[in-house]
Amino acid sequence: MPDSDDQILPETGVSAAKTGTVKRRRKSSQQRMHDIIEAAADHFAEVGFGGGTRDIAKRVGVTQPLLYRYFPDKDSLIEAVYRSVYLESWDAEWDVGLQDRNLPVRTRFERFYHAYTAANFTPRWLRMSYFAGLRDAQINQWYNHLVEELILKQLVREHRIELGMADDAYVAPSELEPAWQMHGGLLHYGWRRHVLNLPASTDMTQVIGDALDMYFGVATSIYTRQAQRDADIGQ
Amino acid sequence: MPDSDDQILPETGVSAAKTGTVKRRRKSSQQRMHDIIEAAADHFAEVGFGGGTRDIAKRVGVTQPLLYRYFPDKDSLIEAVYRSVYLESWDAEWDVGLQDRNLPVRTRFERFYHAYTAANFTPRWLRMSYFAGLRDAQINQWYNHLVEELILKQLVREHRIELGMADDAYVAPSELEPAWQMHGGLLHYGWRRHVLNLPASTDMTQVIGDALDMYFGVATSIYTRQAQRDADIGQ
DNA sequence: AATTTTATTTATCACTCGATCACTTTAGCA
DNA sequence: TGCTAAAGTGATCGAGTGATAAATAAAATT
Repeated sequence: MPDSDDQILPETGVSAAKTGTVKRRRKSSQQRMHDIIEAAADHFAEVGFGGGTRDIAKRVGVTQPLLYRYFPDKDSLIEAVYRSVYLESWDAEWDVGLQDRNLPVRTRFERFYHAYTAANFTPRWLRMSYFAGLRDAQINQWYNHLVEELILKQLVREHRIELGMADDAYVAPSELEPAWQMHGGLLHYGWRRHVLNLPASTDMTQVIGDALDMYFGVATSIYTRQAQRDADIGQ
Repeated sequence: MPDSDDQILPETGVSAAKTGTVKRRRKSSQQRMHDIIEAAADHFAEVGFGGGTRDIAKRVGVTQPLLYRYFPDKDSLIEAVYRSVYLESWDAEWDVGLQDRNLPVRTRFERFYHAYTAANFTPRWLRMSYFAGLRDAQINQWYNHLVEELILKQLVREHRIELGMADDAYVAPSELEPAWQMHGGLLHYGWRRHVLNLPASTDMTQVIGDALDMYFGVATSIYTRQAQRDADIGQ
C-alpha cells in the first residue's frame, strides 16, 4: 500500500491544484541530481550514513526508486555526497589570502580562520565530517592531508619566513603537531558548538584570537628547536 | 533456517567434546551481563549504535534472544554501554593528583594528561564518544560538563593560585575557552591517531608537552584580561 | 499531431532488523 | 535424587531495508 496519509508533494508548478488533478513537473536530469545529493547530504548529516533512501526521496519530493536512476546504489550516492560536501568546503580564494605577504602572518590566518569557520562550522558539515571519519577513515585522511598541505604547512612556512628564518619548504612532523593542536582545538570548538549544541559562551573572534595566540606563543621556539635538531643531525 | 554453516560456539567447559554432545556451560547472570555489555561496547564502537544485536550475541557466543533476557530493548543495552564506558573512563585518583600542591601545576597536568590519554585514547573509547555525540548530544554534553568541572576549571584555579592571584572559585567562560582549546586539541590528536588511523609522527610526551606549553604561554594574560574586565564591571 | 525518449511511479522481492513466545536445558536447592 | 527457578535456544513475526522491473506520464523530436 502506498503512503496514503502522507502525500508526496512533487514540486508542482504554479498551476497546481487548479483542477484537482496533480500535475507533475519534471526537472532536468542535472537539477534533479543536484537536489538528490543535497537532500542526501542533509539527511546523512542528521542521522548518519545508515539513513534510509526512502527518507531522502521524501525530502526531494519523489519516490525512492527514482534515486536508483541517478545512482547505481547507495554507496555511489554517498560518494557523490562526499564529493559535493568537500568540494564546497574549500574556497580557492583562501589560498591567495594566505600567501599575501603584504599582511602579517597573524592577520592572514586570523582572517582565514574567520572565513573558514564561517563557511564550514555548520551542523551539516561538521556532523558529516565526523560521520565520514567513523565510517571510512580514508576519505577523512585525504581531507586531513589537504588541511595539512594547504593550511598548516603554509602557516609554518610563512611564519618562519616572517621571522627571518631560512626558507625551507620542508615542515617537520614536530613542527606540524602544534599547528594541528591549534587547528584541532578549533575543530573541537565546532564539535561542542554545532554537534553537541552547547551554547556559545564566547564569540568566534576571541576563540580564533586565543587559538592563534596560543600557537604563535610557542611557534618560534618550536622552529628553533627543530632547526637545532636538524643541525645536530647534519653535523 | 538457523545459521547452519556458521556454528555458534558456546564457551564450552573443559569437558567439551568428550562425547560429541556439546555441553553448554552457563554463566552467572552477573558475568553474562558483563560479557554482553563488553561485547556490545566493542561492536558499537566499531560500527556505531546501528550495529545489530545478532552480531553482539555472536561475539558473546550466545543467541540473540538471550540479550532480551538481560535488557528490555536495544536502547537499554546502549544505555548500559554508555554507563560502563564512561564509568571506566575516569580514575578517582586523578582528582587527588590534580590537587597536590606539592607539585607545580604544570607537572600535575602533564602527569594527568599522560594518564588520561593512556587510559582513554583508544579506538574503542574515542569512536564510542564520537558516535555517542552524533547520536545523542545529551550524554556527551554531560561528559563535557564533567571534563569542564574536574579538569579545566581545576587547571585555571590551581594555576591562578600558583601565580599568586586571588583565589576565586568562579572561572569565566573566556578563561575556560583556552583550556578547552588545549583539551580539544589533544582530543583531536586522538581522533587523528585512533579513529582516522594516521601514524604517530610524534610521541605522546611531546604532544602533551606542546599542548601545555601553548596553554601556559597565554594563560597568565588571559587571567589578567578577565580580572580587568571584572574590575571594570565592578567599578 | 504522431512518435520517440526519458523522468517518474507502482508494485514487489529478498533480506535484515528488533522483538516475542514457547520450549529446552542447566544449576542450585529441598 | 528429584524438583524448581532460571539460563538459554529455536522459530517466527512485522516493520523496514536496498534494490529491480514493468508500467506510466511528461517532455523532446520528428
